[in-house]
Amino acid sequence: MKRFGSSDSLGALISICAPKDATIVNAEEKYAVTNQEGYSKEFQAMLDSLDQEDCSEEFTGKKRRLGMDQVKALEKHFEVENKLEPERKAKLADELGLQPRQVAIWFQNRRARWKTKQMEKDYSLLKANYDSLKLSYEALQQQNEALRKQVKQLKAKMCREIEGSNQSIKEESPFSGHESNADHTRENKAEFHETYGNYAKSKDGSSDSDSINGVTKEDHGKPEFSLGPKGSSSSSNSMKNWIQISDNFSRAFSVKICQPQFMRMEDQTPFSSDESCNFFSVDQAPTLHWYFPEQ
DNA sequence: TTGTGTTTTATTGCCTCC
DNA sequence: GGAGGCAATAAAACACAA
Repeated sequence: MKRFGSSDSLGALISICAPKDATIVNAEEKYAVTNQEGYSKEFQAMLDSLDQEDCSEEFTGKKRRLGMDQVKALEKHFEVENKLEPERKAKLADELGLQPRQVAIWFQNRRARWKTKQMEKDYSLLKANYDSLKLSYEALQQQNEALRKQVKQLKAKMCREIEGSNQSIKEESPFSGHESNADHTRENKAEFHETYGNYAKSKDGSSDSDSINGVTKEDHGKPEFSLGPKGSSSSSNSMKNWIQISDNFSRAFSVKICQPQFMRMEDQTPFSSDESCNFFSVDQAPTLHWYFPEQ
């Protein structure tokens, strides 16, 4: 257990024991006044009696506040170094007429106050940062909302365009009407393979007759996407274009399109509603719950 | 003058370091 | 094991409104 030392200085005793004066705020000022004008009879008597007593006796009087000059000096030293090595403590105590223990306690309490202040500062700083981040977050959220609306509009537009394109392919397809007899179809298929198979071969350098411009066997399962007659240039051009469009689209967005003409934008687009939402969405505002336990 | 809230000084108990 | 630091707290001093 830590206890007071027994070497009270006279200055400390004077400041402790000086009589209370309503017009003088602290003991230091009292000490200064009495030094200038001489001690009152009562106070002088008390000093005399203290002199007569054994001054090494441990002081157990009431608390007293330090004088203004003492506090100023302590503050000055605290600014230089907020910790106190023994020599400095003794020197300071001697200079200020305090017990080394009092100096140590003052530094200890001062450190505690400094820490509290520091925490308040840090808190304000963090709060300012938090507020600023929150504002940015809200602005981004608004931007996100606007972009999502824009994406939705673009998706609808693309859907309409693709549906229109599909419609024109259907109308132009020779197999969509009465001409779909088996022989004719076989013949046309052979012609198509001859034409587009060679095209694919010349393009890729491979002999995969099922691969046409990147569209694989599994890609042409539907009759609507089946093969047009040789010579029906408008039909085959449309199909080529469509294949090209689909291929470009799938490459651009890394989406495998198995049934291009029936692809639902909602399911296949890289901006599927879920993905696009998740990309931009943030489930909740950033919180500093660890810093703001009350929130 | 008094009640009350705040600040300052001091104590206590625990912990770490040498 | 002693010295010193820190957190929590007590208690005195102080400020101030009613």
